[in-house]
Amino acid sequence: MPSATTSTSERVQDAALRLFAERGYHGTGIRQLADAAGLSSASLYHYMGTKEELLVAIMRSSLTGLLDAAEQVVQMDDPGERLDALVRLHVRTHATAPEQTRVVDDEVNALSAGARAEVVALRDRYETLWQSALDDGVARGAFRIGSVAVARRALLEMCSGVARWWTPDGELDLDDLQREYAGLARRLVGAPLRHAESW
Amino acid sequence: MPSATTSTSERVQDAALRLFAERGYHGTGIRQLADAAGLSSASLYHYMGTKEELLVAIMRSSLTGLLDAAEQVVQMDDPGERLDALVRLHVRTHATAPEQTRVVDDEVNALSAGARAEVVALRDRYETLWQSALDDGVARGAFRIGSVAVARRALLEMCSGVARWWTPDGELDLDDLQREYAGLARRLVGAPLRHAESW
Amino acid sequence: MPSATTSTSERVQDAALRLFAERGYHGTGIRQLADAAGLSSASLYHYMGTKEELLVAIMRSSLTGLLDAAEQVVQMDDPGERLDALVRLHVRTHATAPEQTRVVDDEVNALSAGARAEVVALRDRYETLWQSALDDGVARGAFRIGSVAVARRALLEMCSGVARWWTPDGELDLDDLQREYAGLARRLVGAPLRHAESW
Amino acid sequence: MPSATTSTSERVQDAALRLFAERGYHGTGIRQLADAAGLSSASLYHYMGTKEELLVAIMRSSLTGLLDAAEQVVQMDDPGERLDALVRLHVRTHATAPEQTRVVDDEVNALSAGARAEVVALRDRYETLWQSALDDGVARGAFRIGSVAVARRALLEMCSGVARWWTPDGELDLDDLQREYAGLARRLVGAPLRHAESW
DNA sequence: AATGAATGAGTTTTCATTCAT
DNA sequence: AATGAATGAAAACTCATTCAT
Repeated sequence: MPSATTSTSERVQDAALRLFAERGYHGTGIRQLADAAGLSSASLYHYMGTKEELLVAIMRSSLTGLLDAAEQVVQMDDPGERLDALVRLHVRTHATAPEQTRVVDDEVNALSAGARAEVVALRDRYETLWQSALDDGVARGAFRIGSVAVARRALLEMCSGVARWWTPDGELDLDDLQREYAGLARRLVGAPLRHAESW
Repeated sequence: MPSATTSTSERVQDAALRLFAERGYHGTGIRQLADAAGLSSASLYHYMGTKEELLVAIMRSSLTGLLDAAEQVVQMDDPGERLDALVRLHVRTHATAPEQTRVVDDEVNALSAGARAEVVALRDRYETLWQSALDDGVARGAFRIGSVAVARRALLEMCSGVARWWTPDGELDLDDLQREYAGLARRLVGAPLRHAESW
Repeated sequence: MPSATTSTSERVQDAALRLFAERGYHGTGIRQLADAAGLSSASLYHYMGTKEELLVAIMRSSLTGLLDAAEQVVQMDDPGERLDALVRLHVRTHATAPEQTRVVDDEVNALSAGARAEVVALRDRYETLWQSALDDGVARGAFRIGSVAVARRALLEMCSGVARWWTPDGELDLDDLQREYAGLARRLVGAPLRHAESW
Repeated sequence: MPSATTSTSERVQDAALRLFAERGYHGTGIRQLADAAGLSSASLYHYMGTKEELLVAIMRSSLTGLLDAAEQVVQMDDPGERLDALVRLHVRTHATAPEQTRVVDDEVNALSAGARAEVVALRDRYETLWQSALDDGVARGAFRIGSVAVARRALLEMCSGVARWWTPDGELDLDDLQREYAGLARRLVGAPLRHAESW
């Protein structure tokens, strides 16, 4: 009898998350999924639809979580502080949930057309929040940026990278990490550095 | 009879490159490879070892090419110009050979342990060149950087992203693109902007 | 709570009948059966034995119903009227219960040996009634038939076909249909046509 | 090394024919097919597309063969002789190729929509030949029929039945069989019996 | 009476690879 | 150099059935 605090379907989701992140969607078999969840491969199908639906569920929950948080953060009025908050959110999310974010970032084209459309739509909404934040900062003279589209992509790629290397055991703790990237971002957009951070 | 200027094994490599980039290593079958190369799947094995060796070959050639070029560039004495050249090389490579670089970046953990070690070693040598360039710039007072390790990763991720979106038909041509990223990089490391590029 | 006039096990039989007729025994899954009956697949097993027993039950009830009715009809003394009644019964049954008859006709070799023996025995008893009716008609000079065995098979196949096309909404109503086939049967056995039906 | 006179793909077709006729399409597994063809289930796929395509190929070849032959036969001018020839063709085909005809007759709704459309179209063309032959016979006073549509169905069902029981080892040889059914058919359509066949 | 959970064995189909020719 | 033939193992998924609750 499984633990009362972890439902079987959570275990399935967790196993899928871990394996998809580690070996990729196509590199992960149903049998491996079943093993990792402690089930037979037939039993797996009590807790999921298809393998692809499992992937979509992971992506959707990850993206909607990030999107919701970003929509809060974006309410801030000051362009510099707004960007700062976006960067910290993005970095924090990628540092603390690297498996989710890696799956979202790496497996989009494992999806079939219909599912891909949904996921890409979510991702686009998120990126639009960044684009607007940058546009607004430029319009209000807070940022000096050559190409906003390039800067947006550069910022996002740069911040997403933490999912590929950061661990809580390393030299930088989560606060350091966020502070560091916030500083890089301010430089990237040509914003004045904040008081105590002159390096 | 195939063209005299394109050997069959080049056609195989090209097909693999295209397909691995598009659908991933695990998402690409031997028969698709054979179709794309215009061969039967059995004939394919005259021009390659295993599917994995094909992947390794692609990665090795891509990485050694970049590494060789970087080793030239790194000879430059001036830290700012040296970084500038590294960025331009990296961006140019990712823009003009996006399939190679995407395969290298995305498929490393499709490799078995032995092959992975080789590829990771090459990648590490390349990243070490960047690390040294940044360290030297800091030591000589040309750059002001919080964490060099973070900056190195941020720079590389940011520049690699180009392979995911740039096309020659877009708003920025290759020169614009390199200039743009060079500017972003200088800001990131806290180096003075070059003469004509004040934004 | 289900209707008081339709028991759950009747609903199961009905669902099975419909699905077996539509998609065949092997083409129908237990879960489809359960869905159609409004039950879970586990609950299904409160109302049936195995899937095969369900099929046998359908076949048995269909065949015994037909057999009982035929045994009544066969009491008639006049060979022509007897055949007429047999044809009408067979046609009426196949027209009004096409699902039952199609399952009986089509799924016999989905059965395992034991079950098949039982069903085939019932079918043979039914066909023997026809055979006797024809033999008697020939013996008494009412019918003129080359091979009685061939005629029996021809008659039965011809009449059974009704289950594959007749609907109450078509050009012929049930009376027309029975009259039509009765006429064909009389011709087939070389019996004189009845008074008002000369065509 | 297989026989020089029977190709492997013929063996596959033969095995499929036999098994589909015996146990039905859904009742026949790929493994059984492979066993019967003397191949591994993977090797099977060198000689066929999907299991369904195998079924369609069987149906198509059977139906087009019958249709071609019928189109010849239908050229005859005399309605009685024409019907006679159609009946003999149909009976002969069902007697000598009972597996093909049973598969065609019984497995149509195992097909997916697209394939079914093709097969049904062929079958409809064949039945239209019969319908025309009957219509013409009625129009020219050679046949006296209540409902031509009913008679057509009755005739076809009756003749198709031979695929379910006739064997060359029984009481009737192939000539007897054709003669017998031709006689039944003439009676069915109210055509005068031919000279030597008064029964 | 009813069902979620579970599964071993099955389904059709594809996998990467080998080998005789 | 090229390929048809072949396959064991695996892919994702469904099967009919059981059982504890």
